Amino acid sequence: MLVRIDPDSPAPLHAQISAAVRRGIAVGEIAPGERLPGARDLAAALGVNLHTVLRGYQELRAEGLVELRRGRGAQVRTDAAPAVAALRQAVHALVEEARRLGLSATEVTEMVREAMA
Amino acid sequence: MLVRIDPDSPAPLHAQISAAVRRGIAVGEIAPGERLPGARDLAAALGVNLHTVLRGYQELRAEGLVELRRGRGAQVRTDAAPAVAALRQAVHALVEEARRLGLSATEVTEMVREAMA
DNA sequence: GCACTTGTTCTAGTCCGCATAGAACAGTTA
DNA sequence: TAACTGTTCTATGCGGACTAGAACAAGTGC
Repeated sequence: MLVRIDPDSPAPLHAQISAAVRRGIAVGEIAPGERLPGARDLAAALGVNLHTVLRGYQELRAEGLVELRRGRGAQVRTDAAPAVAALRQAVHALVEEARRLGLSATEVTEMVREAMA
Repeated sequence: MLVRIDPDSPAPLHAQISAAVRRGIAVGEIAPGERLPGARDLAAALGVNLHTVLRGYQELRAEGLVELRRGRGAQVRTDAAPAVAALRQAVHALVEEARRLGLSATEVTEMVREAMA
């Protein structure tokens, strides 16, 4: 499991951390039931504060993706289903609409690239 | 033209204002060439500061949706086609969801590229 | 030309969320 | 029991959001 953050990003660090784990679950990098790195370890590895990591973990718990328990750490819930399918569906709808407007593939991908920047 | 904002929303007020106008253009509530309410008027109507409204307007100008000119006010660009604005909004929603999932820009654009092929 | 409107720019202040920091606490595991 | 791990608490510094007031400049309409 790999968590990377960008200190220069406008997105809060805790959000980046939860997003990284969320993505890991979504794409299957992190299996249901798997244990996440300890908050203190991850904080040290990322060079951020313990509380920042814990906040990210708590966001994931609020979403029902992980369980947090003292002494045991953070564990991915077994019923945490990947959410990528929904995103893929949204992409499909977007592409259809773009086609209807006669936009080229490069124009659409450029729009996405700009929006992601 | 109707702009509504929610002071309790975590979204910044200027973002809410630009989003409302963006949506108005997308759904055809605001026609191309139409003049937006004056920043001072809208600020008074919404109970926010002039600078907050202007910041929202400037975001729209950065996206190429409106033109701002002293003395003339804010005007929806004639080439700001509602359909394209709608697509832009769809892209925006998609990107936000992708961000929530922690997907990278390349991962998303790759998904779109595949879907367009 | 002149008054008025409207966006632009500048400075300044308050408020709140983000992140950091340290410490003590309470379950869990070996 | 000892080590580990999340939980809770207090405190501090920083930066963005928002407000506020003022002066300025370009356009409009009489």
